[in-house]
Order: sequence, then C-alpha cells, then structure tokens
Amino acid sequence: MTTLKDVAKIAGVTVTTVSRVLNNRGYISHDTRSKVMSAMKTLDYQPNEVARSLIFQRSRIIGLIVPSVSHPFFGELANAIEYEASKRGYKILLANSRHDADKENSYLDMLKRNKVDGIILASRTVETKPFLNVNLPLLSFDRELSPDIPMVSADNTEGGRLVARHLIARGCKNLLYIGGSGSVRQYSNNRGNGFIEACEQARMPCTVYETEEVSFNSQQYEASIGKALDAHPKVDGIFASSDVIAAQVIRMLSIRGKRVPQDVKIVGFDDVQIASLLNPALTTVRQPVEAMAIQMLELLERKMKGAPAPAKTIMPVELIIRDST
Amino acid sequence: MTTLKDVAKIAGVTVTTVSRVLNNRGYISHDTRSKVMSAMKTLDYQPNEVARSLIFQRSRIIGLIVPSVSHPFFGELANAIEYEASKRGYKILLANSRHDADKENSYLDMLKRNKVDGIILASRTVETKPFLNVNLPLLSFDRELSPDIPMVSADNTEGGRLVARHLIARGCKNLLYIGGSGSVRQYSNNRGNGFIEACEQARMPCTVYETEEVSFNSQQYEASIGKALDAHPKVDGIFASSDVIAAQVIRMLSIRGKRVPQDVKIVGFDDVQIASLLNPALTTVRQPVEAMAIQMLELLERKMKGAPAPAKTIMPVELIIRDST
DNA sequence: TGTAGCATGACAACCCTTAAAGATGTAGCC
DNA sequence: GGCTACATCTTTAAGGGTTGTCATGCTACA
Repeated sequence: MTTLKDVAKIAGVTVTTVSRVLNNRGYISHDTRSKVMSAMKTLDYQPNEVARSLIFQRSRIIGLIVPSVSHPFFGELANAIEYEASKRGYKILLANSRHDADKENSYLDMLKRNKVDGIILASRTVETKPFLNVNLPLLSFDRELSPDIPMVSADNTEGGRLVARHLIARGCKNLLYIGGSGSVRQYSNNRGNGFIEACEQARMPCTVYETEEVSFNSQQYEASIGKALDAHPKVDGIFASSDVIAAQVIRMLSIRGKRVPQDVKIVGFDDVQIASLLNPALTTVRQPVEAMAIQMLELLERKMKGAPAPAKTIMPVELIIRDST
Repeated sequence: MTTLKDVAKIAGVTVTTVSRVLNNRGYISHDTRSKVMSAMKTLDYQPNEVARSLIFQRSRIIGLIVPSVSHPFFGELANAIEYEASKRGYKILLANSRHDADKENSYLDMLKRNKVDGIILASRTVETKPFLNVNLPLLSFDRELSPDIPMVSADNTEGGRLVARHLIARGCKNLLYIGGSGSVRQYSNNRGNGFIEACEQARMPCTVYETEEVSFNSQQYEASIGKALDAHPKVDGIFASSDVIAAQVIRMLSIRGKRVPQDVKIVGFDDVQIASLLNPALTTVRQPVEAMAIQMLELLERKMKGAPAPAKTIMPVELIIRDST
C-alpha cells in the first residue's frame, strides 16, 4: 500500500508537505507542488480514508437499515438514497434487518462502532427504547420514533383517500381494503385510515382485512388473500396496501374467474416498477421515492450539522391511473 | 464519545489492561476483568472500528457494486450477499453503478480509498483495464474479467437449453428469443446461446431478437418488444432473457389479444419474486441466488487470505414451471 | 533462597493523516 | 545593519486503539 510517506520520499519532502499539497493548505511553491503531484501519480497514491475518518471524527458514511433490499419498494428506496448520498459525498453501509428486532439492534451497534455519520432507519421492528442512547444523527422513514428524530414519509392518508374517491368514481359499490401489517405502528397504516375515512364520508360500505404480512412473498399470504376474497364475493373494488399485495390479489382474482377491471377494480400502493409490468397494468399511488430520498438526506445532513430539522415531513403522493381500474 | 481511556479511568486500570480484556490477551484476573466489563457497560463503550481498521489494515467491509438494487434481480442478489456477509462478520458498502462506466470507476476508487477488504463486482460496464491496478481481492459476478479474478455465475447456457427443450416439449413450433443486452460481453449472454444451441439440435426454427436494454423499465423498451412481436406474428414460444422482460412481453401479448399460455408460451429467467406474482405465473429459470452469494463470499474470503480460488464457478440452475407454458 | 508463574502498570511504537506551532531563508524597508 | 513580513518547509502532537518490552509485586514450590 502506498502512503503519504512513500510519496514524500519520492518527492524529497516531508509527509506534512505532501498533506498540504493534498489539502491546499499553507504556502507551497509551484516547484514543490508539481514534484509532489508527479510522485503521487507515479505511485498511484490514494489517500487513506480510514486514517482521515479517525482524525476528522467523521467517516462520510451513512448507515441505511431497511427490511430488505429485495423488496421492490425498499430496493428502489435504497437505490434513490444511495444515489442522493453519493451526490453529496456520502457512502452507504447497507443493513437488511429482515424484520428481526435483534438483528436490527445489532446492526445499530455495528453502525455505531463503525462511526457512521448518521443513520437512516427505514425498518419497522425496533421499539423506541434503543434509540434513546444512540446519540447519532438519526432519521426515520415512515415511523414516528421520538420528537427529536425527524421522520419522512409519503402522505399515506391522502393516498388512501385518493384511492377511495377514484374507486367510487369508477362506479364501485363494494369496497375492500387489504392491509399488510396492521399490528406494527407505522405511518403507512394511514393509507388504510385515509381510505376508510373517505369511504365513510361518501357513505360507501367498506370492508377492512388486515393481515400479518411477516414475510413478503409467501404462499400463506396468497392463501390469506384468497380467504378474504371468498369471504366477500360481492366486492367490486379493492385497495391493496402495496403493489406486491395487489399483484397477488390480481392472480387470486384471475384464478377465481374474475376479470380486472371489468368485474373487480384494483388499486395498489407504492408504484414500484412491477406496477406498470403487471397484466393489467396497475393503478396505484406513487410514493415520490426520489424526492423523499433527497429530503431524507437534506434533513439528516442538517441533523449532522447540529441544525434543527422538522419532526415530520410528509411528501405528496400521486394517483397513477392505469388499466386495473 | 467514550474511549478506552474513559473506561480505564472508571475501572481504575490502564488502557492496556482494558484492551487486554477486550482482546483476551495476556493474564487478566477475574476481578479486573469484571471491573472492566462493568465499566464498559456503564459507559456503553463501543470499540472504535475505525481505529482498529487503521491498526489491523483491514476493515471487514466488502464493497458491492451492482447496476442498481432497484432491479429485482440485483436487489435479491444484494440482499443475499449482505446476509451471507454479515454472517461472516463483514459489512457491505453499497454502490449502484447505474450502467455508467465513469461512475463505476469512481466507485472503485472510493472503495480503494476506504480500504475495503474486498470487492464484489456484479456490474456490467467496466472494461478490464482498470482492474489491473486494483490490487484488492476482487470477485466478479457473471463476467470473466481476467484469469486471476474469480467469477461466479449461474449456468446460463444450461438454463437456455432447458428452456428450449421445455418449450419444444410443450409443442411450440416457432420460437423467439428476446435478449437484453447483446453488446456487453458477459456470461449471461450464454442463456441465449444455450437456447439457440438446443433449438438447432432439435432442428427447431428460432428467431433471435437482441435489444439494447440500457434502462430497465422504459416505454421505449416495451415498444421495442412490441415491434419484435409484430415482426413475428406466428411465434408460439418465447424465451425472454429476464423475468422483467418476460413481464413486459406478457403485457404486449395481452394487448395484441394473444393468450398466455394458450396462444403463446413464455419463459423468463432469474425467478425473482415477481415471476410468481405475474398473471399468469411465469415459468422461469431459477438462479440459485443464496447459493451464489455463499459461494461468492467463500471465494472472496479465500482471495483475502491469499489462498487460490477457482477462476470460474458455474452454479446449477433449475427450471421452475408455472402457468405461462 | 532462588525461581517460576501470574497479574498488572508504564512506556513507546505503530497504523496514516492532519494541523498548530516552530524553524529557516529571503526580500524589502527605514 | 536591524527589523518586519512573508514564503516555505519541518517538527511535533493528536486521533483511538493494539502490542511488545520491561519493570514491579505477589504467591507458590522445590
């Protein structure tokens, strides 16, 4: 490994001088600068970021905890966050919590030990307690953890309302909401709340079916959806709380001989890539992934500077109408 | 931030002793050990991994370069790699190259500067040259870069053969292969080669349609697929080189009034989550993502130890038959 | 009494880089 | 000639932790 010392030896100066050339500090003669530059080039010198992290007490690394990047939504979110982070000069240390509170906690410790500059928590299992002694800039996605941890989320409530109004406008009379994980307290539950609220406002009957969506792609889950459909055969409009669930609903409907959108209309949530690939293409609520990523990094950076950040940032959603309604 | 010094002060010993307790070195009395332990607990001390990385010249961080974790296959692959890495005590620094050679090169530099212990390159743009002076343990997925860079890949050739035989066995007479990115030299091109080879062996006519799949989810790409379908209206069996492409093909067929699998049978590749969610559920070739992740980490770890590793590891694939054929 | 083994401390060097303070040299000015 | 001012580079300490050497004190055993 080439170090400053090697460069200094080749250039015939001390390491300090080389460091000053690198960081443009103090007086450096034109002659010395070019000598150092050429020495760095011949040795293909790369500064050791580990040593710099130790000195500056900051690593320019952000820890990202998600349930799993294999889930389409979190894959897209992680991608957007990494993209925005790299624009701002940060790197991403990735942690997939896999819905496991223990794993999540040990990841938090790991990130602490590795002196990340901040953490984005887009996971859903940890209780609030452990955060009380994580004295690191922290930002959460979709969950209110504590007043001093800024939360960024899409406007799930409004999304739910948009869906209800849209299905009603399309002539649906028997609505069903299929939710993903009712027990966990998180902001995305509001998509169901908004839906129900708008239904009530329109005096439209609406059934709620909440499931325990522990693993995202299980046979069990499809069976559970099937049960919900069989229990409510007259349903003609369905709001699934994610596009993945919507895909499963479409399949289950198809197996039961129901046509989408003629017999049953269906709306998803997230607008991940598969939404437009489904057959029929899925009407869904788009979460502004890129904008949320920008906002998250902006707020986390503020926190890292010690500046105040709003406790709650709700980003606008958009109804994307395709062929399933 | 609490350091060893603070712990030593509380425990009434020197930093040397604390370090010894931490690393189980030399003689430590039961008494001292428990004193140090409790001091660490009260201060919630976490060793500074940055400082340790500097000393040991290893960070236990692995750099992972993928085109994008938002692509279903690479999301699942990244998830499996991170899972296997964390089991072995490694962390993952994530880089999405976005099919951009410049970005990929700058990520490589970044990973070098940050002293990662090794790099897994699952991206597809860089030429071989830059690797010649990356003297870091390197492992590539799906691409042969140089003899001393181990490659891990699924058996794409065999996958292609399996698909051809399956479609023929299902009675297809007019086969079409829709490929993703013919121009880039990578191992996954073999899925097309295997397909064509098996078709020729069975004396079955087979059309090849290679496209430039630059961005994965574009309207353009769908239009391009549509053109291919219109140019070959008699096609009754299609092999799409990925599940995402297959999803688009299914949609394009549906728009043209063709039924799957009655009129046209279709097979994908990868077996990502969406394959089973599509309507109809997609017959596809499963890449053994978990097994490949394990293999990649195993080989990378060997490389990191300086041990030899096979240049080429081809993992078995499996045809998953669902409703699209 | 000598020596071996155990338990700890003190000190320094090291990993690589940075930065404040110090040393040296040169030019300009009164 | 003596002084300031500035340019240029070096010395030294620091960041947090590990490790080797040496010194010290204690107990146990032959």
